[in-house]
Amino acid sequence: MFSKACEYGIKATIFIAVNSSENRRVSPKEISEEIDSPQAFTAKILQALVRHKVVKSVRGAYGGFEIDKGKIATIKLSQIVFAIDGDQIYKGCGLGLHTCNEKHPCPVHDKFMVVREELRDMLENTTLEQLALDIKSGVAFLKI
Amino acid sequence: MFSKACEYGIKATIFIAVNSSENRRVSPKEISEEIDSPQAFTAKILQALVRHKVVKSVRGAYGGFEIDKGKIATIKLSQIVFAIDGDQIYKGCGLGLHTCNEKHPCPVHDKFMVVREELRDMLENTTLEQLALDIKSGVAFLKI
DNA sequence: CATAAATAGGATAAATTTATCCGAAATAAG
DNA sequence: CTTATTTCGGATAAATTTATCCTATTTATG
Ligand code: FES
Ligand code: FES
Repeated sequence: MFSKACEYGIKATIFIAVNSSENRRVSPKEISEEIDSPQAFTAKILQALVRHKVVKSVRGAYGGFEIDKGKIATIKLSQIVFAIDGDQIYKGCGLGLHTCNEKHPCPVHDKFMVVREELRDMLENTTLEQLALDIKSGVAFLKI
Repeated sequence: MFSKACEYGIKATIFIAVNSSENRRVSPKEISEEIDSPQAFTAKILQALVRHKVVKSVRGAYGGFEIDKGKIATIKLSQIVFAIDGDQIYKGCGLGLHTCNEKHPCPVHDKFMVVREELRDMLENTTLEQLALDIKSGVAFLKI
């Protein structure tokens, strides 16, 4: 469904949120250990998230990645996915036609739209805060 | 969402169904032209569909691909997807945890399950016949 | 200012997916 | 039986995604 890069990006962002809520910056090393992902690759994905202003990076000694506490409740899962995988997952045709078009639909268009809208709805109505809370309370996990 | 191979496989199967319903066998060349896909790659995907008994192949002169007329109404979209992409799309964790597990869920598990079930439901309740009819009646298209 | 610690980013490699090529095997028809 | 036609399947190549490595740049601190 999502690319590996996107999976890592989502988990990394959640982990950063959990730590930022407790005023701790985290490094790519710490992140990749906690979410069980390749470190250098994860660092690259974090760069993309920084460029898209989903997370903030602080360079130099005592630096690391963080998210403004106040922003955690406003960041939606959709923003993370969009920063990494783009919007093809919402907008693309399920059978790969050049564009998904009501007027020139592929055979699965109507049925596919329902699923895609459900996904879009889910991504746009899930906040980083909700996800981070489940990690903090120990009801959800980021690895294994 | 689906791999290229799966997209080609679905469109190819629909095209074969349309033609089989009119007692015509079709070749990979004809198929790839009608669904706008690379010929040799499409042929490989057709082999997989034959192995999984979704379509039938007839070798030699006047051969080609076909689907038993009576079977067209019984083949579900899920069978095609499963033959090519496997069941990861139903069963895999949305964030790439080793297994999707109610007892050890990732942070998006509950919400992701809803979308995934919607997709499974869609794939298992869409028959090849429905898809082929939309092509025959000209309300849906296999390319562009 | 010097130093150590940390992210940024370019170059490169490995793995996977997508795509091509070609000879082998099968089959209908003459 | 021979020939033409057609799928099968292995080998290979190209493209994309995933992953690693190394140097440059930034920044806090002494
Ligand atoms: S045209 Fe294929 S999903 Fe809309
Ligand atoms: S554990 Fe991640 S989707 Fe179920």
